[in-house]
Amino acid sequence: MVLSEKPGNGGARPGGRTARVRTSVLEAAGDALAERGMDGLDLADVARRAGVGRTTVYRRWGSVPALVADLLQDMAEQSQPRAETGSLIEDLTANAHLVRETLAHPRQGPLFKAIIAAATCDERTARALHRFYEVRVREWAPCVERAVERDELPEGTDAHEVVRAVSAPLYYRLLASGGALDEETAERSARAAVAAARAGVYVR
Amino acid sequence: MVLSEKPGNGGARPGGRTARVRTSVLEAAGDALAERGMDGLDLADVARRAGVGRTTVYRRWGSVPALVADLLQDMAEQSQPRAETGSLIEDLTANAHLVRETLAHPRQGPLFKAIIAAATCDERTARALHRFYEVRVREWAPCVERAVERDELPEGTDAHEVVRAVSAPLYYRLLASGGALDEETAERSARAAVAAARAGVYVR
DNA sequence: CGCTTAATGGGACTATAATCCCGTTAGTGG
DNA sequence: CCACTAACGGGATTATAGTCCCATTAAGCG
Repeated sequence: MVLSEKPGNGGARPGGRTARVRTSVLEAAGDALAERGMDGLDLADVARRAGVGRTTVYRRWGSVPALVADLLQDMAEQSQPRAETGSLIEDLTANAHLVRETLAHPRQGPLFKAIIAAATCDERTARALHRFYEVRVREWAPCVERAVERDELPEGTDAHEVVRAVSAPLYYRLLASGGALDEETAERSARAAVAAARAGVYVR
Repeated sequence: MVLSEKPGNGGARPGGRTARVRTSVLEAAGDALAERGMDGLDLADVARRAGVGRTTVYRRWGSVPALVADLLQDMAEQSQPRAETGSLIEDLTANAHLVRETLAHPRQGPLFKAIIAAATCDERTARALHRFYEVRVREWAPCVERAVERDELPEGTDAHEVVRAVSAPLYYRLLASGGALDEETAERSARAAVAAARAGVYVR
């Protein structure tokens, strides 16, 4: 995790400017991805938005997927708030609304689309994406585990799979079938996940 | 209508060669997309594979998303077999297995990924994709409608939404969270859809 | 506060994708 | 079977993405 050791072996310089460049480039990349999508992304344009030389972007990231992978790692690090109301359906509904708001957001939605598109083109980006969702799922799994402890759900229920089941219908709409990402859809996906979990579908 | 004016739309020649070119180009495009993904797609390469001049591909389709949109229309036309066993869970499990086999297929899986990536970049391609799934969903909806008639599911159940619920977890794995697209996953998504539908989640 | 050098930035340079031009091929209708 | 022309194919041309070179800037350190 540590970027560099003591300046005895390599002499890396992660401080000041380098970090500032990374921040502004990732932000500019997010903006550009949200606006133009992943195929319309020009690294020279990203550099211009970030107020940085083209050469720098090409040297440090080299390709669109590599840049997206770094962006994802950055996004995974900023953690999201999690609900914990004591009721499974309320917790999962809160999660569904959070996901829905993100995907329906004028900047975040297109950004996620672009990132997922980039992940289909590049294995490293795909792995970064999978890690991102693993982090998010892990944050919400305790809601389900508590419900198992309260005997709301059968013993042995796969908490991660239940959390994923809440997101799946929303992403399916966003990427495949189309249709509105409204609040009713969010609530329905939460209720569906709970109904299936109660029926023991996610028992390992 | 005046017959002697323009034959067809304006002297168009949809016969023989033109149709042959379209077929071979779409097939080559499918191959190339499955192999290299949507960003690695070079129209010149597609032309070479199809045994067709580059100029032809650029003239008739012009861009990658336009080509993908045409490919999708072609795919939507070739209808898939549908199960009808008389049992909802068996029908939806058959559907889930069909979807799973497609997405896990060494050619079809990457092809679908690439198509969905292309749809995130281009509005027309996205609409073609939505139509594609609408056609597929419409084919399977009767299974659910029968189940409603048999009182297996509550009155007013949205058949289309139930069918979509079967696919959603599989696509979510393919595109977002990662993980194996195995038969257990397919069966679980079918059972989850049935459990949620029985609970009245998809009642309009 | 200077010294060393990692990291940056601008511009020239190269590679590849997309377009244009024009002669050739082959559906279509008579 | 022939004439007409839509549609095609190859090569030249142009546009754009990506790389390289080298002078300049500033982080890390004594």
